[in-house]
Amino acid sequence: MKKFPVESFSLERTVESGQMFMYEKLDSDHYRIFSHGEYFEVKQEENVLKFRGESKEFIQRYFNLTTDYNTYYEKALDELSTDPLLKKAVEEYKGLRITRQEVRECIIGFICSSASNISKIKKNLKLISKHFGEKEGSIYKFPELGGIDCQETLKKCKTGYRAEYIYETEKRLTHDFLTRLKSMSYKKAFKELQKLPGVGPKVADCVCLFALDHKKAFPVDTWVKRAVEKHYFNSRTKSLKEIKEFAEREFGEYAGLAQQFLFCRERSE
DNA sequence: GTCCAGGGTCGAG
DNA sequence: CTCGACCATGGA
Repeated sequence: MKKFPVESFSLERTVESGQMFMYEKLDSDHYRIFSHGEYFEVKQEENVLKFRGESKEFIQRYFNLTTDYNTYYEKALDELSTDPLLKKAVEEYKGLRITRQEVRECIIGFICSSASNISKIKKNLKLISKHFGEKEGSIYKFPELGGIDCQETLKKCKTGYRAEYIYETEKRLTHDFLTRLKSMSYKKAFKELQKLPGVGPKVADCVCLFALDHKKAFPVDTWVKRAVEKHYFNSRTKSLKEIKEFAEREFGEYAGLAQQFLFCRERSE
């Protein structure tokens, strides 16, 4: 395996943080990750990341390990640590990064995520790859654009009521639409994504954060909602709008990262 | 059996 | 705009 040095990065914390679903654990700190219809292997040994199957540049981009992002990350952790709760979360999950996933795969993954759980989402995506994807040895790759073309087969992937959403969304995901999406501002992309069936504010924010590099995106799921209400609003119920406004105020351009730390911490309680 | 999980849609008020 | 019923599935 080839290798390169990494700083302030934990492969395990990042992969298993609930932001990505297409991976297999091969060993401790050793994963096979599916992205862009392909797959690669990564293994962390302290401050060294070993890899094979994709280029160093690809992997640095996927895990946001570029020098520019390293600077942003260190600064973000400093800033966020002025908040007592985030300070604890950062200490507990240091090295947790925001990934940069392929847009379509991210959309479909998070459509599967509605009212589900991580192990089931992983299972859904694995089944989708098995039924629609290309086989390479014993490994099934994620289907290419337009490849998910049968609603009945989607139900065999245990996606339930989400089968129709995935099927209809896939039809609208053209190469042109995906390209335009990448050039939009956060607000525009957030709105545009919600026109897709099965995509509401939470899924749209996940795609903005985990695929489109919009650092201000603040996905609010049951865990994050619970965490924010408990720690910042004395356990009083708040609307989605109020929670997002709070995040913008409190965390600003680091909101996305803050959200991921909050999510992981709350879920481990 | 009941409740909940990285929610969204639809209709009613 | 906010609220609740409903959606399919699996694990606790």
